Amino acid sequence: MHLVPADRAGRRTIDGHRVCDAIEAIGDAGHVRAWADRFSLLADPGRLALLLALDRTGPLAVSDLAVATGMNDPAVSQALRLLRAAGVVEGRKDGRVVRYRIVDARVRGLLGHCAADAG
Amino acid sequence: MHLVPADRAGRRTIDGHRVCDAIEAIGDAGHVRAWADRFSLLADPGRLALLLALDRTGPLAVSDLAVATGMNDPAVSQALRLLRAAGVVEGRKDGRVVRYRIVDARVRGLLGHCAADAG
DNA sequence: TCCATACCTGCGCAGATGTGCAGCTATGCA
DNA sequence: TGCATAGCTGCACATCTGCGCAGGTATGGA
Repeated sequence: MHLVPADRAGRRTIDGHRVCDAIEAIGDAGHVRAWADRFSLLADPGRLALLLALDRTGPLAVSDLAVATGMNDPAVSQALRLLRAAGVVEGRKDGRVVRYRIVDARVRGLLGHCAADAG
Repeated sequence: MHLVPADRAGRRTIDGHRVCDAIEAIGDAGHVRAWADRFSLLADPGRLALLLALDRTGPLAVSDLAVATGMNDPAVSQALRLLRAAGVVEGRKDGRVVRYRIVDARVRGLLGHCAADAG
């Protein structure tokens, strides 16, 4: 298997066959970047707190999220905008209240790891 | 249950009872921060590629990781230093070669989500 | 009509972070 | 002893990102 791209084929390797295994394990670069972006969304304590609250409590209004997390309204709004743009959460308008919920199954799976570790 | 801290108790809420549920779901602030830091380590495409390679291929030398990921040696070394400081990977010296492997079970669990999604 | 509330946006700043380059140390082999 | 290789480190740079403040829009009630 010649999995090593041409631009790196000339380099020395220690365990040549393992390099091919590693390249196969890494997979498509776009796939890696997509997951890195996903992790990046969870890498902020504020956003992570918001998502943990939404994951276990269900649809929540922006003001309530602000009180629950101790953040101020603009910070929550900003965080939710990012998450909404990434397709992680979705907001439903009900009068002048907007309630958010998580719509991304993969993110929900990751949040499960945190919650399970809480004990 | 009066789970709302005193400094936020005066704020208006939309669904008061849900705020308490949310606070309970979020849990300890240190716990949230710890997980955010963990996610932060996986939020870089370079580090994520390294970890995916190590997770499925086993102990790998720095040079081989550099070839497999397309990064240059200092970048790989820097990334591994971060991961080692966080207790995620561990390096074993064998002659002048250092082979790294993953030693953090929680990170390994998260990597499983990426790998499972690869198909 | 007027006002309070719920949410959103833009701007500016401080802090953190990834990157490339040059150079250093240590190991193994001839 | 001399040299090439494996790996590590320090510095300087550009970039990004979260945060707070001020202000804007829209909904609902008096």
